[in-house]
Amino acid sequence: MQGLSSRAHAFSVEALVGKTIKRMKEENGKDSSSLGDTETETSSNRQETDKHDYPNDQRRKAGNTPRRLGDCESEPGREERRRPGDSDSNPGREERDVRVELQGSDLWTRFHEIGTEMIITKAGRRMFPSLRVKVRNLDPCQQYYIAMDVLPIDSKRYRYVYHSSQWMVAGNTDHSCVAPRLYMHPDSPCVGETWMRQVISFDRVKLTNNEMEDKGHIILQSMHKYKPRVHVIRHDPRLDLSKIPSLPTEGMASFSFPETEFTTVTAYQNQQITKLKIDRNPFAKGFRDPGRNRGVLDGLMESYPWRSPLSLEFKPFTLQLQGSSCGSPGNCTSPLKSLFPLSCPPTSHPFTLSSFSCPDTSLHSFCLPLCCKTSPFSPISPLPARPYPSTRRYSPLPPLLSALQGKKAPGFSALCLQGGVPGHPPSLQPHPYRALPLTAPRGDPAPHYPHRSHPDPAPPYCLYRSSLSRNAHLTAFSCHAKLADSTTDCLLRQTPWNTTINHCL
Amino acid sequence: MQGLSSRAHAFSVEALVGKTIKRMKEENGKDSSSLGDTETETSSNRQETDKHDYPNDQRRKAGNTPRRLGDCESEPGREERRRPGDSDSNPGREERDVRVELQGSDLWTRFHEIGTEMIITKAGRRMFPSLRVKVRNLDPCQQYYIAMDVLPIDSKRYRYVYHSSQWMVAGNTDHSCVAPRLYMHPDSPCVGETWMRQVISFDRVKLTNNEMEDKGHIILQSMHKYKPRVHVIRHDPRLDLSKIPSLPTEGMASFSFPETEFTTVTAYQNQQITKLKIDRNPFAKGFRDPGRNRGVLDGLMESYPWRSPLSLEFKPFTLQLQGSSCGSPGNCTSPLKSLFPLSCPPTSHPFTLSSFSCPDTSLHSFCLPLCCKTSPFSPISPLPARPYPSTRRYSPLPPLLSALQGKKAPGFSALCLQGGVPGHPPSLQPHPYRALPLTAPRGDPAPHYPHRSHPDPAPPYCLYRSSLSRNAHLTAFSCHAKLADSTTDCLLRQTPWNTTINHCL
DNA sequence: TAATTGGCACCTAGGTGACAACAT
DNA sequence: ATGTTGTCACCTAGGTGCCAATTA
Repeated sequence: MQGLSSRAHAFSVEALVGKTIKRMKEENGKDSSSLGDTETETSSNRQETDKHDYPNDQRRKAGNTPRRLGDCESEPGREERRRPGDSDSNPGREERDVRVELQGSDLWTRFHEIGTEMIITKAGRRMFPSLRVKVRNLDPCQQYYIAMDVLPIDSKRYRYVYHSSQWMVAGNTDHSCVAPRLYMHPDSPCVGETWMRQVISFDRVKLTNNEMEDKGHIILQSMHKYKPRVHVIRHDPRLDLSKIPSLPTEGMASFSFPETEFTTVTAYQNQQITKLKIDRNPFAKGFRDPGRNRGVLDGLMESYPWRSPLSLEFKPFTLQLQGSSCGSPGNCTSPLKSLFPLSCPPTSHPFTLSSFSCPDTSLHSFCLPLCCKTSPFSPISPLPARPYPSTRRYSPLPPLLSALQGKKAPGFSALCLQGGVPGHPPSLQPHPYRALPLTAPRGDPAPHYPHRSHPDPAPPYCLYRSSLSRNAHLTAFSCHAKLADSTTDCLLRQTPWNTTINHCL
Repeated sequence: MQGLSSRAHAFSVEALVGKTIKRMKEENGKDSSSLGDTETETSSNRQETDKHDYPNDQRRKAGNTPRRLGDCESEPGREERRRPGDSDSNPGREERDVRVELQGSDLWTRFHEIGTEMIITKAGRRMFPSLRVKVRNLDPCQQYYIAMDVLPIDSKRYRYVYHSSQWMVAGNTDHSCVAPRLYMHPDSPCVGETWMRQVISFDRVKLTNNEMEDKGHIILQSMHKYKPRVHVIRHDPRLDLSKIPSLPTEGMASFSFPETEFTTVTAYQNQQITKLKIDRNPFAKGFRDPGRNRGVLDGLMESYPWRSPLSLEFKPFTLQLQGSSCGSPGNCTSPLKSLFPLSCPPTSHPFTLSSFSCPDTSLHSFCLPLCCKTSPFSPISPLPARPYPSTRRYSPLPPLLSALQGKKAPGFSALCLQGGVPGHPPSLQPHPYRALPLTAPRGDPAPHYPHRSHPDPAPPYCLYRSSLSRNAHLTAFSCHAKLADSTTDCLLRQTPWNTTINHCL
């Protein structure tokens, strides 16, 4: 019955054909950098067995039964059903030779030290970091499923206390009746050799708080603590992959890692977590400090002898900007950085040309922006005069503003608000209808309260530095006004190459 | 040895758990609309057999051997090795019950009538249409691989004759030594029931002409005729999916479809093919006629009582635009459409306000664009005066222009070029350094030679209608100048809400 | 001359945190 | 007062045909 081993068979087929097909699964995010890391040394001193631990009468088809985990280098063991509560990397007797090693442990640890939070949403949210492991000591030619699930740490509900930056127990969980779900790695089933050759990434798994979710996402409760768990399951060829039960019963080994514990949230609680996520998750790159990306454009701008394109009389802008307005101290020699702080005093005639002042005199040979300003036109729906509203509540918008609400005015580098609520001091939110460049408050901020020496009775204004738009191919900065209304003049400065526009609504 | 059937076992596991996991494979492009189309009626009158057609001594493990294709409703047949040349949907005796039906046959036929071409590239190019099939009469609980490959129609090399719009034999193929590759469907292996329940799409397969390609793409020779082929292969659990040979040998049925024949090209030859591809492939949407998408924004614009924001003296733009400039005839009442043709005469003073004329008088109450124009500044690197160059060759660019070449100036709705090569008539490419909005030449073109009644000695100009940018959230049109140089004034009109900017380089 | 290549704008598709609105 | 949700700008990732440049 034994004759040629199945492994020898596999090799004979390979030899016969002399060519293998690499399965195309770019979507699995396999770490191709580990391809050279072949670990097939356990293929010697294997021993086979007809014993198996499948339940009831299925043994009759055992001629091709998958061998037990650990068969390679251990005596056959009795059936053992592993259950929640398994200790980290400590499988039972039968599976003790299988090793699962967490990848990216450093990053996990950095999060763990702060207190890892994972967002859960109705539609499902990926984990970051994602669970990535390497598996060792599998039978190279045995087929395995590899899967993960997420176990609750306890039955407590938690609450984040901002004051102490800590998670506190806030009561017991109101048990949900949703059975825990198993997320099968999309490569499953696959032979041990292939599993061991690569980093196994569960980056596609999604967490949700929607108990009715029907796309296989892992269902969790918010404000609870959990720990993900990896399962290595021998492949029973009689079971379709799509029919694997949510909790396998036998022939499996499970592993978890203390540093992967996390608390579920619907919005981040600890800002250090937010910061670390933004810093490390490529998809959150748009929220990173824009200052760090200016070097490229700086270089481009400085590499060319810019001249003034205008034969115009400039009315120097007399606002004196604070030192901080030039970006990081000592970098004021960068023309680009100096260009950011740009404001424009209101005037009564249709067009006003303004420039800006900056201690860097080289600026004048660089680029003289042209500002066109129109006089405010009669508002379509005058804004009510009222005190500056809370940061959470806003009044309904006039019709035009409603139509424009949330729309994007792309392609501009800086937004200068003139106007606002009378009597309200300049601030990050000078206007009841938010008109913030969305990226402004993040890192390397523009001057929030620039020093004003201008004698004009100018209304409050606010100027923000915008972020570099990385997909603008270095031709333009982008700045986004979530809303501008008919009583507010918006001066938008477009692209680093001396273009300005007048934007009035 | 037989006892409970494997199918019964599968169901018992399902019953035990009462819950199945839907395998998450969004990337396979499964047609979920066919989920309700369950076809398991062949699960009755099954008969089992121990016979199998695996070669040599592997029979010793046959207790769980996959059953032969067609076992369900036919007598066991002898081993039969199917080979290239199988006729369409006409499998041999053993597999005659398996049916494979082409999906999207209508689209394939439309291409076939013209003469389907498939682009092949070094990096690999997807097919469009992609091969999509439904499979019938599989054993619901038997595991199968489903794969495809591409067979040459003949040993001829072809050449497209534009004159007659036909493909002609251009000689015999210089045989390449690359073994044909099999593309395994990423769901493989999977039980028959699951395969039959869905449309099986090979949309991820890629065609390449790179014989050294190592990512499993199908390698073909350009200017040859091919026909794709689908294989249904019984799963041998002892073989890893990743080790399936490039040409399976036994236990398989193959199918192909005459309308899926195609000719490989590196660039489309027949423009009707290009047009049909653009029209049907969602990824080519950017090349479709921009006119058809204007309706939404039209509605938004018309829903609001726009007024002139400017208390300025307007100098009406005296260019009379041709009828075609208003988009499709009879639609001139749409303010938005009328806004597209916008040009601006050059002037010698720094600022000029211009509007545009249009037979639609309602326009005046809608939006009066403001155009600011600066006088040209002294060019940093003067362009050589020379005749209009060929459409294929361009001179090296001055440093600044080189730095800007190919960069994008986002967020603008229309591009008006003023300037150009003296003596060169207006055309689609009025300037030696291309300054075309990329989308302009495609369908519903702007007037290339608008009727000019303006008396000014204006240099040649060119105006293009830009396409609606669908990801601009209806706030702006985008127009892209591949290059503008210091001797060319570009007038850019931004967003439908009466904003214009002056862009000079 | 004809075929191929590489870069690009423009899409599809979908993963981020921010934020206001909503729900409890 | 606090937790949740929906929308958005901004990303990543990658599939299109176009086009000029290159190659054969």
